[in-house]
Amino acid sequence: MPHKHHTQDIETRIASLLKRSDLSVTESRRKILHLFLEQPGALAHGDIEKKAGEKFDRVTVYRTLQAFVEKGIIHTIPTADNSIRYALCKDDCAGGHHHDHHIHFVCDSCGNTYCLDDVVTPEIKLPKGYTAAHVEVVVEGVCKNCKG
Amino acid sequence: MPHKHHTQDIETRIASLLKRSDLSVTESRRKILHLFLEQPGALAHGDIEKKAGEKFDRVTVYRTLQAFVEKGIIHTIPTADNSIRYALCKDDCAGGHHHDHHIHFVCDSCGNTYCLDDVVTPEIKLPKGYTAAHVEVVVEGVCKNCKG
DNA sequence: ATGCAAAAAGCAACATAGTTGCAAAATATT
DNA sequence: AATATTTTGCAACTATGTTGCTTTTTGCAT
Ligand SMILES: [Mn+2]
Ligand SMILES: [Mn+2]
Ligand SMILES: [Zn+2]
Ligand SMILES: [Zn+2]
Repeated sequence: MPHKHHTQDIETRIASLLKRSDLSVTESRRKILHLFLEQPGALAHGDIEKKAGEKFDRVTVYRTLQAFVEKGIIHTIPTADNSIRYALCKDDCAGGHHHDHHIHFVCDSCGNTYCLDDVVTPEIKLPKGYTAAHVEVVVEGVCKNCKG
Repeated sequence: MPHKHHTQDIETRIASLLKRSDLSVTESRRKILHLFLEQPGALAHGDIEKKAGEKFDRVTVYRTLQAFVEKGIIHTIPTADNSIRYALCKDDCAGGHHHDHHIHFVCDSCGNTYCLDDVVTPEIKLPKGYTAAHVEVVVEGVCKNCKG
């Protein structure tokens, strides 16, 4: 029964990820983490609430996402339409500090948001007197899946 | 009375900016435009509501900002904390189409957001299959006024 | 200046988003 | 299995944003 075995693997992965982050393994955390792992893009709070919210309270979704951000499991993505989106961090974000130096891409066609992990944020030459601590780049256009 | 004369200049400027944008010159529009002109940074909706809102209805502030964005008088700035900020556009934005290709800077110290009009958004080399229509860059750090 | 048509403001009611305190339930630890 | 600790769900609340409609203001022609 290979499918069940695969599912088991994901659940194991989820449990160890939570334990590594000092979070107890609860049903809502497993469910929400599952949502992130089973698809490539980012998720808006609304998406998560729809997919998981029939089972869980709204407040639980808020608190779960908040905990995941604090623990470096997911990071937020600023978008022009001002709806926060969340995506999984790379493993080295664990420990409370984020080091996501990749850019983000929002597709006009399908609406998905992707982390382009291989595209490093460019150096920005600022005017005299300004010091940069962090650079956020969001590119909007048409994604790989929607071109044609 | 030089001060009054200066004020008169600003009011004239405001009125002509509104007329050029096919907007009738109303008290709330003048007031809100004044807020933008009398300070260098960007304003969050909340700021505007606090400063102008004692006099005007909340809904009027929403509709005024919306009209200004549509007419190319102000543009929105996406920020990490997901509170929309607005800043004045350059003159060539009028006509409904925005061409703001500058980056934005959010100061960790004073909290202000600035348009760095002279810093052009960098070229981003995307993976195969992705097409960029627009690039948004927000730099966070310490601003000119707060360094030291 | 006055009157009129069009636009905008104000109001009320509503919808959505996010927060907080607390009791009940689930989880981790012994 | 018993207990201490976390997390959940619920309720109530605040904040943010939207819509329809009436009154007021504005722009314009007389
Ligand atoms: Mn990312
Ligand atoms: Mn700007
Ligand atoms: Zn797409
Ligand atoms: Zn500053």
